[in-house]
Amino acid sequence: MTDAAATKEEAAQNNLLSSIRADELERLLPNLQLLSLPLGKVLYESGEKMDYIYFPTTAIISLLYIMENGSSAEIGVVGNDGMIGIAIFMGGDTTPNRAVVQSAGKAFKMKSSQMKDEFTLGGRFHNICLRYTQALITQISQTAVCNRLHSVDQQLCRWLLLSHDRLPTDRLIMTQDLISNMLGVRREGITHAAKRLQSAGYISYVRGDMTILNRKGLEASVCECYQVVKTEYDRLLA
Amino acid sequence: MTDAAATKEEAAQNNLLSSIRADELERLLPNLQLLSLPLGKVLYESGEKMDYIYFPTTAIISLLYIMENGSSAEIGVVGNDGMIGIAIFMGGDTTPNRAVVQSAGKAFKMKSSQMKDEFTLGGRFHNICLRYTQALITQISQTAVCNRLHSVDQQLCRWLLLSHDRLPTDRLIMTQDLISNMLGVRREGITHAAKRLQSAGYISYVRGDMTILNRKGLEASVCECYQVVKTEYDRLLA
DNA sequence: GCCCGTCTGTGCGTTGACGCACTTAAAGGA
DNA sequence: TCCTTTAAGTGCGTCAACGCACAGACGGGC
Repeated sequence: MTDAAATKEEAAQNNLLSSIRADELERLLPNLQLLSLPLGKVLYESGEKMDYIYFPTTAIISLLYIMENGSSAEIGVVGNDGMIGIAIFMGGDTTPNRAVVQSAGKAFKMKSSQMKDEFTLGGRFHNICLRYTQALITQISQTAVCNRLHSVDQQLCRWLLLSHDRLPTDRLIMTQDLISNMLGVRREGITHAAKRLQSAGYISYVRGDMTILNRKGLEASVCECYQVVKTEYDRLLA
Repeated sequence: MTDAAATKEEAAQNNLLSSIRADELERLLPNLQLLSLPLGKVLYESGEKMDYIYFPTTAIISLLYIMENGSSAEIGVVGNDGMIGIAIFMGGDTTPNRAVVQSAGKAFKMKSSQMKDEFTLGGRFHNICLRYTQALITQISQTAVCNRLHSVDQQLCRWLLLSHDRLPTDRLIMTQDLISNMLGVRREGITHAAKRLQSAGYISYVRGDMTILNRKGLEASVCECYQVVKTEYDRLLA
C-alpha cells in the first residue's frame, strides 16, 4: 500500500474528481493519497467511525451487510464512478455496512475532516457528492427490487455487468464462493448460473479468474434492473 | 384535500419540521400547506418531475418500484419521521420510483423551489435533510438484505412494525392484496403469514381492516432488519 | 332480505433455491 | 514428483414460495 502525492491526471481517473471545479480540485489534490487496495481489504466495518473517504480509480469496492448469523448480502458496488464513505458528509459518520475490496486496484483516500471542510464550502463539489448519493440510492433500491423479484441467473448477470462497468479490463479475479457471499446466495447457485453463461459463450471461468467474452450476451440476459441503474448514473453524473 | 395555513403546532407533528431551528421554521411555515391524502393517491410517478416535497404527519407513504411487467416491490416507507421528495434537494429532481399513499392521513406540501432555496441556506435544515436521507438509505439497504435472506413471515412482521411506528393508532386499513403488492409477494403468501400472526394473537384481521394487538409479539417474530433500521433512525434523527 | 363484488382462505402441482455430502480438478509448495 | 489446499462441479432430498383455480365469507347497494 503505497502513499503518493496526487496529480491532476491521476485524479481524473475517478469520475467524481474529474468533474469538480478546477479550484476545488486544486484544494483537494494535496489531501489526496493514492494507495493500492488488495482484494478482500476491509475499508470500514459496520458501525465503525470512518477516518477516510475513498475515491476508487481502478479498485472496486462492495458494500455489504453482515447478518448476525454471518450470512451477508451486497447492497451496492462502487468503482471509479463514485466514492466510499458518504456518511461522512451526510452527517451520520457511520453506517451499518461493511465496505470491502471486491477487485484489487487503486483508490485515493482523504481525511474525513478535510472532506467535511470542502463539502461545507457548498460549491460544485457539494453538488456532485449529493448527486452521486442519489445515484447510489437508486442502485441500492434496484438491488432491493432485484433481490425480491429476479432469479439468481439474472442477478449474476447484473452483478457481472455492474462490475465490468467499473473495471479497466475484461478480467475479474473472484471465486464463485466470494460472489455467492456478495449476492447472498449459495455457492452452488453461482456455479450453475456461471456454467450456463459459460456454455452460452458469454464468459469463461477458471478457478477464480473470470473473463467477460461477450458483453452483449450478458446485456441480453440481464433483467431491467441493470439498465435502470445505469441510466440513472448517466443522468445524474453526466 | 383541504389547503390551510400551517401553525407551529401542526408542523411539530412531523419529526423533521419539529427539529429545525425556530427561525428556519418561521420562514417555512407560510410555504407549508396541510392537506389530506386519501389511500392510494400517487404523489409522484417514476421519472416524473416533482413539483412539491411532502412532510407527512399522519399519512404513510410507500416508495415503490414498478417493473415493466407490472409487478412491484417496496423500497421504503415514509411517515411523520421523514419526507417524500429527497431528489429535489439531492439534485436529481426525479427518481425512478412511485410514491403512493399507503395509509390515508395528512401531510404538508411545499413547492420544490422553496424547498431548494431553504436547503441552499445550509443551516440546520440542510443538515437534517441529509441525515434523514442517510436514514432512508439504511432503510432501503435493509430492505434489500431482507428481501434476499428472510421469509415472507418475517418480512410481513417488519412491514407491520415499520407501519405501526408511523401510525397514530393501532389500526391499519389495508387489504392483503395491497400488502402483497408492496412486499412484492403473492397475495396468498400474505394470507398465510397474516393467519399465523392472527392465531398467535398478535393481530386481528377483517377484510382490509387490521388491528395490531400485541406489538411485543411482532417484535419477537421479526428479523433483525427491523431493529437495525429503527436504531439508525433514532441515532441519526434524535 | 337478497345479490354481487370484493376480500380472504384453501388445495393442489410446480419450481427455484437451499443444505449437505461428495467428487473432480487445478495450483502451488515441499 | 507428489501431496495438500483450494476451487468448481454434481447429485441428492427438502422446503418456501409460486401460479392457478376455486370455495367461502363479508358488506354495501338495491
